[in-house]
Amino acid sequence: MSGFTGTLNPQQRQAATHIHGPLLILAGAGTGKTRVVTARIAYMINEGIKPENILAVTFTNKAATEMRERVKDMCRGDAGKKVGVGTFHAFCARLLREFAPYVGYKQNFVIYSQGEQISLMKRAMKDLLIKEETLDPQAVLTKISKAKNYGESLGDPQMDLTAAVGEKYQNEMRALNAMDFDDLLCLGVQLLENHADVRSVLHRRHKFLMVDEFQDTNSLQMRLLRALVPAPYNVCVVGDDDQSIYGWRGAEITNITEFENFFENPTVVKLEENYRSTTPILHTANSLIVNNAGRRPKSLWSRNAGSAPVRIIAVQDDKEEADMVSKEIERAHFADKEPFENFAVLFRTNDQSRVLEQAFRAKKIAYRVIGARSFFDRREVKDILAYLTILHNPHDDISLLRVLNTPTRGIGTTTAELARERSMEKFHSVWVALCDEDFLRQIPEKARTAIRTFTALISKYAASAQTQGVILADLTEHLILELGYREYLQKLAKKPEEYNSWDNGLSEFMNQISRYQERNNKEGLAGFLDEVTLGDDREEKDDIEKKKGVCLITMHASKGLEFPIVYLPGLEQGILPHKRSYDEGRVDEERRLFYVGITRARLKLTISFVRTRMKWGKPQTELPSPFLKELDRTYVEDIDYTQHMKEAVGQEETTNFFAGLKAMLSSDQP
DNA sequence: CGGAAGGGTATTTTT
DNA sequence: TACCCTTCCG
Repeated sequence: MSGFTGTLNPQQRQAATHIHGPLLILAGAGTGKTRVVTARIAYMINEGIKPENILAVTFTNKAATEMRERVKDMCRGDAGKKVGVGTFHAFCARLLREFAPYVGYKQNFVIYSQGEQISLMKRAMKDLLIKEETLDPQAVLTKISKAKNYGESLGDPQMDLTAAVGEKYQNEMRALNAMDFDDLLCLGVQLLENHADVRSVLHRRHKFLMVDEFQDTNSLQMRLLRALVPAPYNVCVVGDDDQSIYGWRGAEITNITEFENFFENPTVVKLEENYRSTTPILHTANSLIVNNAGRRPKSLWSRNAGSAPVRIIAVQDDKEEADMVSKEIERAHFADKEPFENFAVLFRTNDQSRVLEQAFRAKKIAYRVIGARSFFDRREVKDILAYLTILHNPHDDISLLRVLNTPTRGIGTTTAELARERSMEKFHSVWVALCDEDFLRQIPEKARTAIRTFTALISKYAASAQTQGVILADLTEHLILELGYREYLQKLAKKPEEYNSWDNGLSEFMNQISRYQERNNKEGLAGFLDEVTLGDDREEKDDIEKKKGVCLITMHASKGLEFPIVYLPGLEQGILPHKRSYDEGRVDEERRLFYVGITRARLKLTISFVRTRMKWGKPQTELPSPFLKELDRTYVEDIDYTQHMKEAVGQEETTNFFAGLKAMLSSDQP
């Protein structure tokens, strides 16, 4: 038995050494899932399987990054690097870059993230003379996404407004040579299901497949998997139905509960020994999750009896809650030398982090906010990214219109509107209109000159972006200089520090490009853009680990992570379970989310709820989450913080009094 | 055409 | 509260 499987328990070892035929690993929270998966890969390589023939797919970037790191560490030499690891979306993006023409796209397609989708949707609605008050663009996008993920139709465009907009949106996307996240999966499935030749190429390439976080896969991803894995189905999936928290994105829990319907006669291995948490934490988690109907019964157990009870703390308002958390962390850090990175605060909605951040800043507690992909939402980054996108595909109207007058160069809305109209009449992109002499003749001279300068600039940089061995960071820096983009920002900034933050954003962006190109200069600009929009920033994980400090993270994003000391603030009705989950019949999923939160904690867990919470600047009365009643109290301590503080203060005053008395007495006695 | 100012509206979670 | 979008004025 080789080293990497020697330390596994019998179930883990069975899972790690079963290579041929379908395998389902039911891995409860903290049962060493990642260890098993990486050990399995190492074992396979050791058995003589070529690492490049192994493909591991996950649902989130975090899981992909984690796996990539662990596999790299576990395998000898650079064998680990050759294992294919990525999210379903990233995998499809790569696949489609290779075979785009098969599904009617050009190879230089762009991937639209949410912001761009909304822009396009708004535009499509405007063109159809639909007012935003009539139809919410985001709601339409959600419906389209559902339809794509469930493989349903939107209905008759003649009859249904949403269907009509949806059709328009989809046509526009094709015309722009753009795909959204769902298209990546849809077209990936289409490509594989309809083209035997592509399929056989892939079957030869990926002989062994693994899917992590299988409980989060949807029906499209399942179809993809089925097309990707021929008999005798060398596929291994790992998951836990109790941790399925992406139902709102179409995740099909039946993929895991009815696995045998998709791949016959699978070997099923259950991992039930928890290596992460203490008994109080596990017991409390178990008492919550049993309230869900239709789950696969599981009994997680731990050898670690632990000492600290689970605390449920009632506080007055969100400010006091943040105070409580930050004070405790401060004390534990300075008194008990507990490093900041041992703490995590997990919340339901991103905006809960604001109060916490303020409290941490005030107390000079180092913290890191994870998951909020704010960086690429920053204006300066979005602008430059739009420029780079245009260099890659000038027919991407959305990006083009974004930069057309940024920095301001005398091409105002009127001119832009004319170009758009022209492009619609002629059924081509705005870029073509801008290059069309016939069109330019109709434009006032000033704007015409401005357009000519713009198109010349873009063409020039597009050409150099295509040249072999181009340094993308240098190219971008030149572009920024020639645009006078920094000067533009300077003028735009209301305060000097605003400009500084933008300038920092630009520098950080340059770093990202450089780092990308250091590890990958094969795929050039297209590869960089893909990584950025798919959030597949491989350096990110390193950054997170290097960065010290308390971890602030959503419960969703916390899946797969663990921390010695965990806080779960905001356990209130309407937050967890979220208000909308009631309407959508997703309360079970909210319970699983809470379960995921609880099981992140290794040693200490503190849950809290407030009586009033600020919402949109107004205080709102809150009720404790009904989930709190479900928790078994054997290992739970209920605390009223306000009461608790009064007592603590009283105690402190007494001690101070005696200390002062003592001091007085001692100073009196020489 | 460009900038400023004010009103209105929104917050689930991720790829 | 915070940002986005519209509107209004130079």
